[in-house]
Amino acid sequence: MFNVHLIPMAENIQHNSRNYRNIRKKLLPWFSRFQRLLPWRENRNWYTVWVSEVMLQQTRVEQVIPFFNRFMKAFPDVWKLADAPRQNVLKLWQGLGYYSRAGNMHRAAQIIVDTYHGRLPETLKEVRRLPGFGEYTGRSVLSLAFNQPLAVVDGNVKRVLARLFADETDTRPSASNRHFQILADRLLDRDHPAVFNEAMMELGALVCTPSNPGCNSCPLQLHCRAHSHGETAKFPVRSAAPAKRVVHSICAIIICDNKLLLARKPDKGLLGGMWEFPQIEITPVVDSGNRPDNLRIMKKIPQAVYLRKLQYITHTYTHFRAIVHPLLLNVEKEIELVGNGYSEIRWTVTEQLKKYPLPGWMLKLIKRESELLKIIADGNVKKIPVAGHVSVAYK
DNA sequence: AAAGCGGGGAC
DNA sequence: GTCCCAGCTTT
Repeated sequence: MFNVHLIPMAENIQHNSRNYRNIRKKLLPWFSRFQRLLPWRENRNWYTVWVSEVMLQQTRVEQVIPFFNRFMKAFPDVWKLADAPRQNVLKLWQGLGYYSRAGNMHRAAQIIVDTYHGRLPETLKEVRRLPGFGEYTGRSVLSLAFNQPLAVVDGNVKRVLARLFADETDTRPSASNRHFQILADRLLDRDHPAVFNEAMMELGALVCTPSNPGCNSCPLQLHCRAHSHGETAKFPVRSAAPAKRVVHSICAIIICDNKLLLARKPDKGLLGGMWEFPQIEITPVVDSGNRPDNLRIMKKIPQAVYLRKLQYITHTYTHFRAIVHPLLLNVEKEIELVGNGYSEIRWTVTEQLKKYPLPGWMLKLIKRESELLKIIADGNVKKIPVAGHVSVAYK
């Protein structure tokens, strides 16, 4: 006769099945009303789910949308993706970052076509063997595409769970995923796993945001331990990120007639498979004028005539900050540039630059120096104003 | 367990 | 400027 349980008090917000049921009962209607209209939510199948989930790794929804649409138009099914040249896949990924995702997807597509006749294997154990299918992606594709009862744990889910249960586990280490996976497994709505997983992530993206969470419009407000304690700002607990290093490098823009030298980075490692003007790292910078460092690159390309240096480019990566100092060089004949750590060298006219997959700092540089590139394209290298000189006597 | 791996938007 | 995002792979 006393319906005290209809109003969950802080003390009643526990890990128990009644509370879980109440949470699911609030969460799913909220999702059906407030979910966003997203391209990968139309005509859903495992391929569209897969492409979107991979693109969404460490990447916001708004940033992914145009990339997803272009990608699906170019590679509408797994056979088209498997048959495409790697460079085409990388080009579609240009600007999205974490380029190994594109290579892994491409390899996985070929395995799916060659070994599984173009069908995705439908067990977690099997999909986890495919390149790029980690614990999250394996679970999300099987859950969202086939409605399998597999709970997912991403950044959103960890944040929602940490606040919901005032859980003090440090969410930064990847090892914390194991802890939150157990909580998510228990909370999962096994009757509606796909909707539940999407609802948890959507709640984290739209309401239970990292800063200034919208608790007043949250369907789980009455069930949230952090909110009931007035401590939403304290959750999730997250240790500080390590400091970023600063790395200086020189890149050589080598001109031969109306062509430029482009180099392809090895498939593994930073910006794997992408093309750039060849670089050498010069950290630590020797002096403020960079003169000895300019000499270092001139020694590597003794055939080159030094024209001038351009304004540096700064670019921030996940774990370091890069400062690239471009040098403009001129050669009479197309040189080889051997033993440089690159997988391939190609001389290209400036109009063809846009055909190559280029990293962000290259796009910045090309945009800033568009006038210069135009002069080169017209074959007017001699009209480029020369500033400074590095003597070959220093070789 | 820890480190390497992009880019952009919110604050 | 700092933080963090629908994480995976390698060591």
